[in-house]
Amino acid sequence: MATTETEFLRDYDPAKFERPSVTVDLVLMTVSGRTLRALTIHRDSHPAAGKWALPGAFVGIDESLDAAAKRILKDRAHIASAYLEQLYTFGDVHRDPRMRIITVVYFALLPEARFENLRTQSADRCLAKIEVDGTADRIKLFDGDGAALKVAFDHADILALAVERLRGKLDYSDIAFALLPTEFTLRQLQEVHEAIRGTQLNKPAFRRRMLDKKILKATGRFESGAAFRPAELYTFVPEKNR
Amino acid sequence: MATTETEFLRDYDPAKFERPSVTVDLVLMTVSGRTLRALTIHRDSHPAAGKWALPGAFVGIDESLDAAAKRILKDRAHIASAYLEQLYTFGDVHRDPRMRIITVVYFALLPEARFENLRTQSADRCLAKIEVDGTADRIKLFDGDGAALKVAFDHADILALAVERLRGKLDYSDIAFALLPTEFTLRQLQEVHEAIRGTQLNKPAFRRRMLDKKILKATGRFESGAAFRPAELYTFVPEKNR
DNA sequence: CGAATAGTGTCTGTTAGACACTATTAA
DNA sequence: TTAATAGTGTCTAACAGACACTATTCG
Repeated sequence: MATTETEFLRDYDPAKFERPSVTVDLVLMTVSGRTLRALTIHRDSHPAAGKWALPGAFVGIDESLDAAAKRILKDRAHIASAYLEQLYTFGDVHRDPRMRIITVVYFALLPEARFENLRTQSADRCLAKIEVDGTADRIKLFDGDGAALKVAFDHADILALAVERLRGKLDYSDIAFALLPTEFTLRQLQEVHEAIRGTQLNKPAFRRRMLDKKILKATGRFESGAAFRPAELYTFVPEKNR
Repeated sequence: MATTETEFLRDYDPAKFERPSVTVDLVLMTVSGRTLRALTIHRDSHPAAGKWALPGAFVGIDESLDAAAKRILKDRAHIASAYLEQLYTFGDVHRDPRMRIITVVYFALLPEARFENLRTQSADRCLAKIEVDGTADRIKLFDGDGAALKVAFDHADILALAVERLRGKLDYSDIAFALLPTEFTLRQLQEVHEAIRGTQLNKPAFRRRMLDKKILKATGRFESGAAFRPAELYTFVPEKNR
């Protein structure tokens, strides 16, 4: 194998070479009604001042990537637990203008109600509405008033990939249930699917498909406060309990 | 936001904190007949001496992750180009006993014939046969003589995840064609699918499904050297040419 | 001609979309 | 009663597995 001396040294003793910094960034997503939302934080200082960024932090030397993601969830979003999954690692050389930063991105899913604890009202953080441009390789963010938000760094690419991943996993995984409370109606489940896919679904076909999977258990209880006929509440049955 | 002083400093000036090393590792896969194979390299020195590991290298400070993957492909496997895709990032604290190393894993797919250039005969590298234990969360490696190979570090987990990813993408992506030469028979295509899935497929149903997708073009040419009736050769038509 | 594989036609069961229908609740 | 949504029954088209069949090539 022909390796140059530089390569040999780098492989032999990497401590002699400058190391990139490593961060974990979090795409914290939820569904409200038929819209997909993600937590973004306003940047007050340069670089990318005035733009909105995903929460993140540097990875500790004695901290696994999963642990770093949990820490960010807790410290930056004040959320004790959520469905967490690694999404992708972004490592372009100039993705951050300050220095070389490689970021391992996780996404976290949780039901809308779990955001109560979070001060989304405070001006510097926002559960931004995600709008997908057609074929899903481009997204736009909007705040509660419908104003477009500028996205910092490569975080728009990250959000687009997160939506793509959700779409891909929707049919064969349990991610939809991570976005719903313990008890939910079939209409709520359908709304989650529609929010992620960005299209409408046929009601009878959707109900049949979900019920045929045998992953739902009817509780016998019904939603309350509905203007009209209340729907039955279901719970999700994880595979291990089937 | 309540952050400790340590956290504040780490976020403010990460240069003051020790950084993990970052490597890129490569799962270089191919299919021969109905078996899935991956390139592994014998470790002569500690740690994990005598075990087999995936090719990898540290990421340069001015090198993107994709570029690092291409460099490893070229320098470590002497292969000019291949289908490359990021798989996952492994970052457990003690995954390497020497020091904290986070590794971004890519997989590379190429047809068996493209391995001609590579000296697989040399004793320190091996196109190991991958055998999947039942539900695909555990794998075993074997050399050409059928002897079991011990796998270094967490590389068995990495290989298992690579197989899982291939299985997940088989039906909706074009990965199978990255494992075949430009012209191939429908039987060869079916063998690739069977190698990845680990199950047999029904021939007429498979042919119909493939031809109905309109992603194959019949060349009018036929394989040669076959013992019996030669099959027609097809080429893959990428989406942009349809 | 015989062996072996290439390639086809057809039956059947499953599933998804479409759509019309009944059921139940609050006002 | 009315408005609005919950939930069901049924028709149809698409598709996959199974299996038997014909076709073609080499020796």
